[in-house]
Amino acid sequence: MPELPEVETIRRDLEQTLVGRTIEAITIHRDDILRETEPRELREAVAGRACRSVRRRGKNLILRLSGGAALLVHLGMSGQLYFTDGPEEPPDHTHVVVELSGEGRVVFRDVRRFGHMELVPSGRVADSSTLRNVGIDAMSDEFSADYLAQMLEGRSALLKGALLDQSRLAGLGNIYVCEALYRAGIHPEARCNDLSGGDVRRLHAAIHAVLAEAIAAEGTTISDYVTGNGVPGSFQDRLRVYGREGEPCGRDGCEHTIERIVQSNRSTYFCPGCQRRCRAR
DNA sequence: AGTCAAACCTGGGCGC
DNA sequence: TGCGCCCAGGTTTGAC
Repeated sequence: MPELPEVETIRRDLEQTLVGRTIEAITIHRDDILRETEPRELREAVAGRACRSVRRRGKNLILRLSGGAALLVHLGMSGQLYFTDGPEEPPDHTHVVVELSGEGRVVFRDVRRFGHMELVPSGRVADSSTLRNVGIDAMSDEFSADYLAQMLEGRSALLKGALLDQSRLAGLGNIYVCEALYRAGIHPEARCNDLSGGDVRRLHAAIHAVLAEAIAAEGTTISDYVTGNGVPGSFQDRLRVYGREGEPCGRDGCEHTIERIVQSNRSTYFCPGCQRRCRAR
């Protein structure tokens, strides 16, 4: 599920509900979602600590706590992390509950269990297991058109695969890669070294635009994703190709229909009229 | 070194 | 109703 816009939405919500609050206790229902962290170690490290900040890098959340610890969270495909102050019991597949002093709690729930949490000393966030292979964030100033050009230069790999490689560019997943390629008019079977300088600049602008719009819409809810307040996002209503196989391309003057192909075992959606292969191959 | 398919885990939806 | 198959937003592993 959650790509950069979804994780950023959760970050913003939790920044409002969690920063400055004190953690009373943490309940771990399933400890195999902890990465390089012992349950007891986690319980002892967070109890009585305040949450100082909620940051994000790529699809990862970084919760800094008083006392020099940081809690890293990755939501995998189906993970949820949300604040609630209702009386309800935690739903099925809830793996961790962070109880706040006063009232309220933060629930970590993940049906498919591809997500994980890791506790690290705050000085070792960058070289933690969770973050050490995470590259430039796609919404950071470091992600320039020049960076993208350099990232793609001279490579024969599928462009789509390169854009999904979190160690080079962090934050894009299958949905937003499909959407960005559509907006840039680039065929999903293009290879990295097929792109001209102009293609790279259009692609860079398209990536930035689609991520910004999706953040403004609080992310895309297709099945599991909810915001940091436990409600769905709305960008699913604005997707132009993802999940729209067989529907007409919405661009004025285009008579084509959205197609689905499979690349590296993942679905790719595109408009065969609007998206070009860039260079003869 | 670079590239890419398969595996990890679970649930939902579909056809039979 | 039930079974089997296919599908899913991510990341890692290992084979070529």
